Parts: sequence; C-alpha cells; structure tokens
Amino acid sequence: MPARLLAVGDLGVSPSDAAARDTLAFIGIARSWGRDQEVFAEGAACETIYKVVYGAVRAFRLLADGRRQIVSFYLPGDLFGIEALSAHAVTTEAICETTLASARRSSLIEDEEQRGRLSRCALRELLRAQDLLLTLGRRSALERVASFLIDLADRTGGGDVLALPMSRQDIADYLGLTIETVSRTLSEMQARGLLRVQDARQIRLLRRAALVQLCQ
Amino acid sequence: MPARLLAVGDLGVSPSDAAARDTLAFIGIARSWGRDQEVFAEGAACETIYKVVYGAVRAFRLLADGRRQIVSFYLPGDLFGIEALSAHAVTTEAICETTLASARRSSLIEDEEQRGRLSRCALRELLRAQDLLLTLGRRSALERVASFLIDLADRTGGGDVLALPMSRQDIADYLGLTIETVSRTLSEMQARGLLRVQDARQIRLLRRAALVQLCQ
DNA sequence: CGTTAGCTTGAGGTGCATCAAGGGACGTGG
DNA sequence: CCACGTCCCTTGATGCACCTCAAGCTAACG
Repeated sequence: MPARLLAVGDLGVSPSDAAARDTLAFIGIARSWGRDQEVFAEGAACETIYKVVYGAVRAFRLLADGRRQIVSFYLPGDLFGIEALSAHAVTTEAICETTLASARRSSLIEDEEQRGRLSRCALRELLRAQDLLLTLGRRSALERVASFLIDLADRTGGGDVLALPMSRQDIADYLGLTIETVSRTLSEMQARGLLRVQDARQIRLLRRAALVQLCQ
Repeated sequence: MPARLLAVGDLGVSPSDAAARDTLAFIGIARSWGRDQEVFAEGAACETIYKVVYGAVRAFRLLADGRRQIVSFYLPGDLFGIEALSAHAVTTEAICETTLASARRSSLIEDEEQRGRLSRCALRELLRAQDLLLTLGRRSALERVASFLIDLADRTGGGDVLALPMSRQDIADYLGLTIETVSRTLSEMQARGLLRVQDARQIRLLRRAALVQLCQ
C-alpha cells in the first residue's frame, strides 16, 4: 500500500526532456511508495495511469519457478500503466523511495487529446520493447550492458555520471543475465577504460563513443 | 514491389478467430507479395496499415553485422504496420506467397472507432512483445520452442497439426537461437513423444499439455 | 540424374551460469 | 567508539547449454 500522501502542488518540477513535456494534466493526488512496494500486480484491473515524479519503477513478469524478466524501467517523467487492454500483464514495483502522480484511466479516456497522448505513449513503449528484444535475442553480455548504460544515459539527460537507481539483480533481470555476469562485465569495461565504477550505484562513462559502438 | 493486383471482392474469407473479427473496413485493393519480398523497410514513413489475408509476414530488426531478431510473425487476420510513431522501426517481409489488404493510415485515423481499434491492436502487439521478452530473457531452448509451438497452435485455430509457414532460420531468429539448436530441440521433443516432425514444415502435437507445462 | 536449398546430426569449443568465498558499506547494539 | 550482522557487490573456479564448424541427408526441380 502507498505510504504518505502529498498534495500535487507540493511536487517539485520533473526533469525536463521531450517525453516529460508530453505530459497529461494529472488531477488528484500524488503518493509515495517505499522501496520494493508494489504499485499494481499482474492480473489486476487496469484503472489508473501513473507518472513518475521522483524515483524509479520496474515492470516485470515471472515464470512459475520464480525466474523474473524486467520488461521496463520507468524514470521521472515516464508514464506507465497504459500497457493493458483490461488486466495488467506485468507487476510494477517502486525500486527506491518513489513518488507517483496518477489519474483514473476512465477520466483520461474521455478526452480526445489525452487519448492520442496515451496511444503515442503506448507506441513508444512498444518501440522500447522491440529494442530490448533485439538485445536479449542477439547481443552478447558486453553489448547488453553497453546498450543498457547508453539508454539510461540518454534518458537521464545525457550527463557522463550515471546514478543507477536499480540493483545489479534488477539490471541482470532486465538484460537476461546473472548478477555475476553484470558485475564482471562492468569490471571488464572499467579495465578497458570505457567507464569507471565509482561505487556500485554510480558509474562514470569515459569513452561513450566506444560504448555506443558496442550497441552497433 | 508487390506482384499482381486483386480486387478486394475476389478475396477468400480470412480465418475466423476473435482477433480476425476485429477487422477494419478496408477500402482499396489487396495485393500479393512473393516469398522474401519486402513490404516496408525500417526507417520508411508509416503511411499504410496492412492486414494479412493469405500467407505470413515477418517483422525484424538487424544489427550492423547482420544479426537478425524477428520481433513478430503476422498470420491471416493479423493487422500490422501500426507500430510506428512516424517511421517504421522494423522491416517486414512476406515469408511465403502472401496476400495483404491495406488502408491508408490517414484515412483510418480520421474515424473515431477505427482509431480505437488501432490502439487496441497496438496494445495486443505490446503484450506479445512482452511475452517474447520473457522467453528470450529467461527461458531455455526447450521452453522457447515449446512456447513458440503453443503460441502458433493457439493462433492458427488450435488444431494438432501445425503447418509452419516459416523456415528453421526464421524460428531461430525469432527465439534467439541457431537453426541447429531449433532442429535438435524439435528432435529431442520428438524423442520424448511430445510431437512428431511429419516433415520440416508440418508438426503434429502429440502431448500438448506437456508442451504447455514447459511454458509454465 | 545432377544441383541446390533447407534440414538434421555429430564433434568440439565457448560464453555465460552456477557454486563458492570474500569484501565493503551500513546499521544496530554493547 | 568498536564489534557484529546483513545486504549487496565482486571475484574466482568449474560446469554446461548452446554455438560453431563440418558433414551428410532429403526433397524439389531442372
């Protein structure tokens, strides 16, 4: 369950990038979720659409034996919860202390322009899923980690120091690898002078062109 | 380029399943494509929406060195070409002799109800992409092939004999495997009594419950 | 009957997983 | 302030699932 409640007026400004500006006029209240708290579960009715204000969210599916595939990370400015026809196909959880703004799906669907924004957002989501398909189906561990880092850098403003909100386990479950392989690959990239692992959650990109090269 | 032209009135009835019934009222002509002919290329403007009448289509992305990931197969009744915001992110090709009905995107977007159908179709596409992400990221070769076969059986009416329109190479590029692994896996499944490879393009499912089990 | 394209099968190699141990950061209690 | 546990990450040793390379098989077609 969500923790404390915040009035929408209290919120800070979300990071400004193209996607973030294409926002919905959210009405209602923003709420905070603690680390690993569920936002909605696979199978639940799809009634609310969320926007990340602070923090980060993971969306994943599970196999019966517990294997997990993260299909998407949502960062400040991103909308999520649109992916469903009626019931959610993924579970979503806050990765860290996270604030989300939300709107009833029904209220948004009434407005013509909002509907257009939602479907554009769903198409963007599909494009990202197809990117990840290429990564999981055809790229090596080195290439996967490079894709992940470059994508994250692009989405968080393009600075050279990446602040990772997610753990190695999250990255592994996103890239179809194990934590050991993710860790070893980062060490390998550091050895090659591509980046510097300043600490586990802070990575400085040193030779970005070489990393981009690895993504083809 | 498309081969011969057909008047729409000449077309046979497309296979009847729930998805197929949710059709657009296509105006214009249906055309045929030969084996391996391109329908549209990655990067091309997204102007036309297609529906498979006969045959099958693959949609894929390539890496610079030629590695290919097929992100979707389209079968009779399926719509495609909606996935793009402005430019196509995938290339599509006819897998075999294929007939497609088409409509201008602009003409469909004008109609309120058609727009809704398109966005539902895009969401279905997203769900399928997420399924495939789970498969590529977290399933073994045996589980991947089982998922593929069960999915195909479900989509083609549920009969026990599957007529595969696609080659082993296509299946491999869809499942993130090599042709040798696909072939060996099918042989292994046959040895276990799960199915019978009647010939390369014809597979009889013998123990469907066991195959479903493999998909979790 | 030869040619070709696609599929199957075998032998061996390798990239990543698994198993295992150790290190660093952080919090908690003495 | 330090001892101790916990969580997360890193590193090492080993194993195996799938890839690579290679050869043979089958069917379609001239």
